[in-house]
Amino acid sequence: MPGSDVAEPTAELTYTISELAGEFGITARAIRFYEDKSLLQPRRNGLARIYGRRDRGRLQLILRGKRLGFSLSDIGEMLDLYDPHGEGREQLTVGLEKINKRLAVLQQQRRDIDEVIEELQENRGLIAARLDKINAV
Amino acid sequence: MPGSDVAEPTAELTYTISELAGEFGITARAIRFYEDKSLLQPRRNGLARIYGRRDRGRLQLILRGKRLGFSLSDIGEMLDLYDPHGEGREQLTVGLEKINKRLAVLQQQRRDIDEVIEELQENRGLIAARLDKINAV
DNA sequence: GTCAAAATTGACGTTAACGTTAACGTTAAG
DNA sequence: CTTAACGTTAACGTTAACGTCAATTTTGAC
Repeated sequence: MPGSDVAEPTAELTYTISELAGEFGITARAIRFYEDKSLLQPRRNGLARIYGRRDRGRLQLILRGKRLGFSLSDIGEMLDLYDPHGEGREQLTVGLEKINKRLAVLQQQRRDIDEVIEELQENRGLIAARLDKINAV
Repeated sequence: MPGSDVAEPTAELTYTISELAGEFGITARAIRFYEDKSLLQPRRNGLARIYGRRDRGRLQLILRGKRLGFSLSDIGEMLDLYDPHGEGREQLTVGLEKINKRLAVLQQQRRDIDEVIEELQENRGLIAARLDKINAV
């Protein structure tokens, strides 16, 4: 019957917990822990967890947040900033403010990083110069 | 007697623990804790701690490191990268490698931050657009 | 069916980074 | 001298972010 495939769901690509753990170099325990903290909500097949594309994406965001030194609860709030925010004018405004606050923190962090990088590079220059002198003997 | 002030030490400006705590918005307990971890080594007047310009500078570096999400032990290593490194070719080379490793981490972090900032700005744009539509009624 | 590998749910342990008393000395003001 | 403000050590408490068993369950391979 032509057209019968219109509603075919094209079985989404999925992952097991250990696949994700392996891919990202973390433990399954950590992934479950993030779920405890409501940062992830994978589907279930009976007891087993099944992670979809969206879950994987959120996990990436979590790990990036960790590299930036944010706490899991901070990360939780940031994840919300990616989601469909409420519809009302009220909700939208609140969301906007949250994003702005977060951006302020991030921009401060960016300045900090740039400073440290610059300073360390200067230091590296000094050390390199010393080494040159020594090796020039 | 002209010239007698040549060796005058010009009493360095100093700070008490609570002055520093107040200035940087942290507790004295935290500052003492950093000392426990050998990140600070203020002089003493009897029991009382006396912080000089250098101590203050290190404290600033510590706090900047914390804003970047580094652990105190990481920060300790970074502080060493600012100090007079050994003299030998060996020592200098080791120091150089440490700096390079640290720089690699910092640059990854910089990329992460730039990505997050960009994404949040996009999101902000979307929300702002929605708000405009609503307010245009 | 069965045997090993992989997952699951508790539940307790651990490390980092301080917070929070407690108990006491020191100093400047009245 | 005494009180208030500030500083000190010592020691136990707390929170976050998992690690580490232990005791099942589930599942793929044979």
